[in-house]
Amino acid sequence: MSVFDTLKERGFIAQVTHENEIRELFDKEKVSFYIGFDPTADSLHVGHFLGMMVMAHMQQAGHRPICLIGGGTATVGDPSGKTDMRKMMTDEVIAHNCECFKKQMQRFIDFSDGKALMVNNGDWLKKLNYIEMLRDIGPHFSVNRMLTAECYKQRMEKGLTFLEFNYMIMQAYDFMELNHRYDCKLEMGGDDQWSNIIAGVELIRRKEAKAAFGLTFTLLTTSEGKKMGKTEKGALWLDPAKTSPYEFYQYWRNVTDADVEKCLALLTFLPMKEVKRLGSLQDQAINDAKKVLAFEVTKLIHGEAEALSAQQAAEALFNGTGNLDNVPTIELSEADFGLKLLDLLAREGVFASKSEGRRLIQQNGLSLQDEKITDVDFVLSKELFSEKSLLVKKGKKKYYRLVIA
RNA sequence: GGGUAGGUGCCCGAGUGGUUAAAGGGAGCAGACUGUAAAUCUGCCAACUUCGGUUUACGAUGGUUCGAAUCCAUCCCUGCCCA
Repeated sequence: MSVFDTLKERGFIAQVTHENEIRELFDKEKVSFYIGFDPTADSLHVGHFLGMMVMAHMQQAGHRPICLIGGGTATVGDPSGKTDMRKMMTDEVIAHNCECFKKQMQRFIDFSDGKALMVNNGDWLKKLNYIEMLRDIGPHFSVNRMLTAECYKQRMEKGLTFLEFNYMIMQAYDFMELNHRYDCKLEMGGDDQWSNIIAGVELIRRKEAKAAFGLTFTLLTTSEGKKMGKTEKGALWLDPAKTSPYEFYQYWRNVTDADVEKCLALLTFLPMKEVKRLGSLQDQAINDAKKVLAFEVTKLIHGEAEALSAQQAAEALFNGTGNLDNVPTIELSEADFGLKLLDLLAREGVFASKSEGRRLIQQNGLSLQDEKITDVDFVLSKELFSEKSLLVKKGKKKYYRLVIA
C-alpha cells in the first residue's frame, strides 16, 4: 500500500494540491518534504505530534523528512496572537528550543545518515536583503490574489498588519529555499497552513517552472470541533517535566467516545483493522479502546516503561488494583505537619489559588483517603499517616499522593 | 494628517453617575447521574480573609463629583471613511 493511501486511510489528509501527481511521485522516488515548526516554547505539544506522525509514516515509506524550525520567523514574532506582540525571542532561546525539539523528534524520526534533516530558516531569512528579495520574488505575488486567501479573509475585518500579511511570503520563500538546497518538493502542514503552502507551491512553479506540491493534514480537533490537547493547565506537552506521563496518559484515557477511533488512527501505529475494531466498540466496552489509545500514545512519547507506570497508576486509582507508586506524588517534610491541607495543596499547585481550593472543598470536591473533607480549615497531622501515604482526590478524577519525605 | 465608531472579566458581549465584582452567552471547575464517556440538571467561576470583611478591576494617566466602567482632558491602540 502506498503511503499516500496509508495517510488517506488513517484520516490525515485534508487537502492536496495535485493528488495524482503526488501519488505518482511517492511511488517512483524518494521525496524530500518539509513541515515547519515554530520554536516558541522549549517543548513540542500534541499539535506538533500529529505532524511528526505524518513524518514518521513518510519516513517509513522511504521518504526524507525535513523539519524546518522557524528560527527566523520567531525572531520577528508571529503576530497572529494579536492582543500583544509576541516577545522577540533571542537567538539563544531559539537555539535552546530547537535542541529540545530535536530531542523529542528523535524518538519518531531517524536523523541518522541524513535520513531526515533539521534546518533553521533563520540561516537564510536573517541574511536577506530587503530590496533584493523584493525584486526577486515580489513580482510573483499578486496582492489581489493574496487577499482572497481564506486565512486573510477573516482578518480583513479585524485588521491585518503588514508583518502578518508578509508571513505567507516568508513561508513561500522557505519552501523555495528548501527546494534549492535539498530538492524539497513537498510542503506539508496543518490545514490552517493551506494558503501559505500553496503560496510556496505557486512561487516555485512560477519562478522556477519546477514541480512543487502541497498537502495539509487534518487538525486535531474533538468531535465538537474544538482544538484537542488542551488541559486545564494549558497545552498538553510532550516534555515529561511539563506534562507528566501520568497526566498525559489520563488525557487520552478520557477522550470522548466519538474521538477514539480518530485518535487511534492518527496518533498510533496500530493497524487500521485494529483501529476500526476498537473504534466500533460500544458503551462500556469502548473503555478498552481508550486504554489502548492512552497506552499506545504514551508509549510513543514517553517510552514503554513510563506508559506502563502510568497505566498501573491509573489501574490502582480507578480499579483498586496495582500499586500507587506512580501516582503524582507530593513529598511532605516535618514542617508541613500542622499546616492546613488547603494551604499545603495551594502551595503545591494542586489549587490555582486558595479561593479556588476553598470553593472546591465547600462544594465537596476534595477527599482524603476517600473521606470527603468538608472543613476548609482541616489540618494535616502526622497521626493521619497510619500508612506511608495518603491519597488526596480532587474533583472526580485527579489524584495526588502525599508521602513523608 | 482629517472625520467617525470603538477599546469592559479567560473569550464573546450588555451596561451611559450610586442598589455594578459589573447582565447574558461560551469556555472552565465542582456536585448528582454514568462507563475515568456524552447528554442533562444544580452550584461555582478576581484575589486575600480571623468569613464580619478587605484590596484590586471596565485601554493608560490625570481631573470633576459625597460617589465614575459610566462625565471632562490628554495620551496609546484598533476598525471604517477621506487625504
